[in-house]
Amino acid sequence: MSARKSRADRRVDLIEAARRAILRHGTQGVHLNHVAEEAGLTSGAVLYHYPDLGELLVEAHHAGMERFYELRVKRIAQCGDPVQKLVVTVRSGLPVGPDDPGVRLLNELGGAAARNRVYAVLLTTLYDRQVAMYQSILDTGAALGVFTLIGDSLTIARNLVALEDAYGYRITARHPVIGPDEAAELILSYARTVTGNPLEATG
Amino acid sequence: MSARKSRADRRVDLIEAARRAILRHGTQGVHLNHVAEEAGLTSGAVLYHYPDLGELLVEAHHAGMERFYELRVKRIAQCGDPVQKLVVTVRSGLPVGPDDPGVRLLNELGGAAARNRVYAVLLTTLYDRQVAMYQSILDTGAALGVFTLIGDSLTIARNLVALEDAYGYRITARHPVIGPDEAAELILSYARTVTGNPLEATG
DNA sequence: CAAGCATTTGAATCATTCTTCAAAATCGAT
DNA sequence: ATCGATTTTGAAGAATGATTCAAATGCTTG
Repeated sequence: MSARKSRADRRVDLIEAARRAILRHGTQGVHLNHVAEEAGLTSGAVLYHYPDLGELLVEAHHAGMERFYELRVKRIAQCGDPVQKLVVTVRSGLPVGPDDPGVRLLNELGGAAARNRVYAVLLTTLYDRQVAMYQSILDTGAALGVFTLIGDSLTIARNLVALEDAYGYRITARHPVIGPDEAAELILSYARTVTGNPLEATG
Repeated sequence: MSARKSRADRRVDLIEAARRAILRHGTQGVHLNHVAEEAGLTSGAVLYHYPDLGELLVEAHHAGMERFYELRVKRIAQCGDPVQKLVVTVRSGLPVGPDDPGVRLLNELGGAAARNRVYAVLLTTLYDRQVAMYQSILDTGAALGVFTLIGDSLTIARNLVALEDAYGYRITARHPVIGPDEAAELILSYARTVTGNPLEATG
């Protein structure tokens, strides 16, 4: 069967397996066997590492969020000017398609957060970090004179992240006309208005 | 125990009970007994009216959506000028608090829509209808000269609904600083910018 | 008010999932 | 190579939920 692994390795495997199982069955609908199956193990083995399935699911969501956020940070870091940063950041917050695993995992939590305090905190924290991310780009651009902000950067940043979130849901729900490109354009239309910058691709 | 009821009455009861059960346990997590308990019946009785729990859940979500939408339409109808209409509409799209049942029910579907075609269609349709609602208000205001739209009304309407959706999630997840008032102000800040109207409360 | 129909119960059955645990397998260290 | 500890299996038992259905209940109509 499956090879033996060290404690740490196996836990990483299981978090990954749980992530896939959640995408298949939903956070509420996942069962121990789903996770075991995804990991290529038996339910007993999963329980050996995570006696409480709930904790594993939380870790899976947590890991998924961190991955999502870190990916965005990395992509921004590769950009030079604030204009490019802003455009790239908008894109990196949207799913690449209806099946994008990163965004789909986040969307799973929308409902659960209203019932589960832990999930609520995770989601809220992610939102706030993304807002700070945008705010930093906006403030830098304003300081350099490339952006002329209409309103304060906090308000704009909050709205930008909100738009991303919402269009993420629309895209994963397969809206017939709003795909990644259209969503990006909708968000950028807002960004253009409030930054006074045409936000053309540079380079 | 519970009095006997006619077929039609009981189905309404069950849809209502299912709605409550969904709020308690999530769309994935609801079980037949949860619904039966909410309805004050046994699982057998529920099954008599709805042999397939899945169908009952769909009807519950559908009914909840219609109620939510119709309430908004009614509130708009009571407003006179487009400015008041816009302000009232923004408010009516947001939860009144973290426990607002209408919005919480909608939020439940976010994750499920990625896996379930029926839920995806329901959500997408609701989104489009809300967009049309806003678009009508914006176009009327523009025609009357009270709004000077920056960009086309479809783009603005899509973004307004998107913002509502996203802040609905934040509020139900109990964001520590973004409550109904703050969310309304964030959305209105966008609306002010793109309509060129201060959107002060009239009357 | 009795007959007939629709509704509901309650209990039995079946299926699924969770949990436990002894035995087996695997690995690392000596 | 062998020992000892860790990991995994597989099977058994407990718990929960879905499903079925005969019997009971309560309307409604004639």
